[in-house]
Amino acid sequence: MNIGEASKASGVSAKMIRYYEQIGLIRAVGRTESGYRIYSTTDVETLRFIRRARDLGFSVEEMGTLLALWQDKQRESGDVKRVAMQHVVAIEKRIHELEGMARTLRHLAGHCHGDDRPDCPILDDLAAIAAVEKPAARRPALKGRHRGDIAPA
Amino acid sequence: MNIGEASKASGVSAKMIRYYEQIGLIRAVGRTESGYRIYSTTDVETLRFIRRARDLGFSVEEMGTLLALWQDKQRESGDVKRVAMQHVVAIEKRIHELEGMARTLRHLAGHCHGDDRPDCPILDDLAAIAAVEKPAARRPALKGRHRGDIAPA
DNA sequence: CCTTGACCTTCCAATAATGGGAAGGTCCAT
DNA sequence: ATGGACCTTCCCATTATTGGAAGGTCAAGG
Repeated sequence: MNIGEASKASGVSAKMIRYYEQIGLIRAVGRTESGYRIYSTTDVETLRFIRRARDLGFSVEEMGTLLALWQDKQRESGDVKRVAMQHVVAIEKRIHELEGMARTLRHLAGHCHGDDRPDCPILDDLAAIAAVEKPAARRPALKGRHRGDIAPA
Repeated sequence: MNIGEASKASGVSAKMIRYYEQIGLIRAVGRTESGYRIYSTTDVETLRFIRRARDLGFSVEEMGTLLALWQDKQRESGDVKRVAMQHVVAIEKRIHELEGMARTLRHLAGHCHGDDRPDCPILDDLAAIAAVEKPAARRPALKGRHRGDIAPA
């Protein structure tokens, strides 16, 4: 089947399939005489694996590791579990950070009239001459373009 | 004071201060004859405001909105509260997504021996021929380069 | 006065994962 | 043969941030 069909069957866009091939996450598949990529059901299974891992927030790099382990019938399940748990820890760290932000904002908003008066504790807090703290790691905003977020350092 | 001092006083890197100026988040400050940027304490307060907002996960765009509201003494606190709460909702949505991922992974890991045996439910799940679901919005991984994450569409 | 090191300036590149689109070739059904 | 739906490659944009190169400036010490 061609890339469009493989895309539909796997849930990974054709753009991303080409990208994954380009960066070496998946092997370069065969081509027709006219240059069209040809995918086998095995290839589609791999893509589906990627799709699922991506939905669980694994980065491309982690997916590479998982794919290698998946294809290595001799791997030790401990290796897989380790990768998974590292990811869980990263996710949970991220959750805690976000919870802190949400908590603070909800607290501030709770003290804001939220009406036509200009007085606003939220802005007052943002403007507060507070001590500069730990820089903390920053990640992109959720402008919607990506999917899983969270990856190990 | 020059950009290095303003950076230390605000907790925003010199690189980012220049960037924020470039994209118009902050006004272009004055320069010395030799071209060095000069910052006033007011400028530093603005930078600190930005720093704080950034730590609460606001995107540059949202920071622009908040800054405008902050500097508009006539603003209605309701406008500020709205921006803040929209952000909270986005954060909480993200938290739920991450919790779902963590829950699934913890569950799978719980069924994985995690020893030297090759048998692994985690990989089995990833490879499962599951129905392709909702594509869901994807965001970058937390490779550490950024800070707040979460912004409205 | 000159050197040196710490700063400053601008410009360009890379990051992660994805979408958008252009220019051009292909395939298949009318 | 024509058209529309696909395919191909290539380049660009996105977000927030850091890194580095090349070159100018400043202040302190000699």
